[in-house]
Amino acid sequence: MVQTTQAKSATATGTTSNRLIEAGLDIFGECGYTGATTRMIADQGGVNLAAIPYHFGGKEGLYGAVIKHIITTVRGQLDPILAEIEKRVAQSTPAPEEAQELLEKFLGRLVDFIVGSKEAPRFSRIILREQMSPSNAYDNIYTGLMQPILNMVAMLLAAITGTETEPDRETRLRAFIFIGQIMAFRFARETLIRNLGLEGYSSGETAEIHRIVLEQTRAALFGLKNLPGKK
Amino acid sequence: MVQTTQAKSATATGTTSNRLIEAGLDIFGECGYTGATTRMIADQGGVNLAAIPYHFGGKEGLYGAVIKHIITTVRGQLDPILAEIEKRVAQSTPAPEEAQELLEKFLGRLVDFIVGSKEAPRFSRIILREQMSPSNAYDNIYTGLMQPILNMVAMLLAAITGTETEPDRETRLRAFIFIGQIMAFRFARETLIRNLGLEGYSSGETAEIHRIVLEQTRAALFGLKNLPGKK
DNA sequence: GTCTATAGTCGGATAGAC
DNA sequence: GTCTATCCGACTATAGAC
Repeated sequence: MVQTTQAKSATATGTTSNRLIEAGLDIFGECGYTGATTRMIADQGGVNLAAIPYHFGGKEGLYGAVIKHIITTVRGQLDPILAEIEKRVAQSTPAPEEAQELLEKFLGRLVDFIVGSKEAPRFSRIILREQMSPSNAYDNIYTGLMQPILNMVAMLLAAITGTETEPDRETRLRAFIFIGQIMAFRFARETLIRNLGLEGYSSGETAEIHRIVLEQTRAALFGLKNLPGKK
Repeated sequence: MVQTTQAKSATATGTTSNRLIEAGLDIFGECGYTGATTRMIADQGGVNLAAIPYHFGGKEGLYGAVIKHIITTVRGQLDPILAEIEKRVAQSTPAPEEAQELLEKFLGRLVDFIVGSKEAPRFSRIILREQMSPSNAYDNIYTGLMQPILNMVAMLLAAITGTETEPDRETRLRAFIFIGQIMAFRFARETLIRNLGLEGYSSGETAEIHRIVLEQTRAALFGLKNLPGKK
């Protein structure tokens, strides 16, 4: 047993670079940037330790590549619906009813991806760490993911309440709340599954969460329009 | 300059133990458990490195003490209102209107603490890290903080919708959403302040967030009661 | 109880054979 | 491009003077 390279781990396939990125996704997410060691990552990916400096210039370069991979993948999921809505809005400002339909469709997709997709757990751990202590990589996450999502929701909210075309500050805050309540299912997953006695999010649970989030969204929009006076 | 001990940092006062806990709060939160070094913590607290093994048995013991400090402090803030509501409910099941008042009061306090208090940023970074990769300390956080809060909100929601005394699974999910949208202001603070172009949460912003969260809550409850049919 | 000095361990990066 | 062996620095913890 002179050979220290492990049998390639189950998920490790493809080029050395790809294997390192996949492994980095897991290990950086689980342990954080400093907690992760290059040895762990190399082992998990079934590649040699020296491949990290060779391919990415070092641990930091690998981390940057992992972030880029996250952004590219998520955008691949979201771009179709973002483009669809943008195209619709470019034609003419949608009436409140139609804007609400678009919003519900968008939020529904977001729930399915954030709660139900198999990549989301791995991605979100890293994103959340960046929220708490932003590194240089945070800029890319914000402009590549957060900003487009928030702006889309704010724009639709403005169309629904019908007062503005450019969302004002209060509308942006409300957009943040709508997105935040969905992200909570990721960032506080541990708390929720304990509280409900689950093992994790099965497809049944994803569907249930999807339904309840949309119900709650619809209820909030209904209340915002019909509640008597603002206090 | 043989003396390596720094002048005590601004916030470092009191006993050596307390100084270490305060410093640990900052450094563990900023860097994570592995990212934090005992040297950083000792420097920040203005105490000698060897004081950590001496007082807490080591880095891990200090971390446990920091978690305990968080739980104790937060409970000190929440216990009065929790006790008040529990006392009221013990008398008789409150009518939906009164239950809603109690819920709004509770959520308002939660917003003020989570968004507006000066301790919350330091506490929440550590709690969020525990959400993502729970250590042994997570049990204490869940049973000491999360569970009482979620159960209280779920119980009040059940009283508001009036169907059950014991909250069912759907009610618990809704409770999670209400709490999650508040916690989002902490865990995604970086995203929000960039999106709004803020520097941080001033007292003016806290008041605005307080108002909008309660409006949104009221709207959602109103919609849940008055929306025609569930889809 | 608090300090200095140091032991022992481990992580990231590199050199150089293949 | 990939491997082994190794260097160097940084970390936690301890020993022992005061």
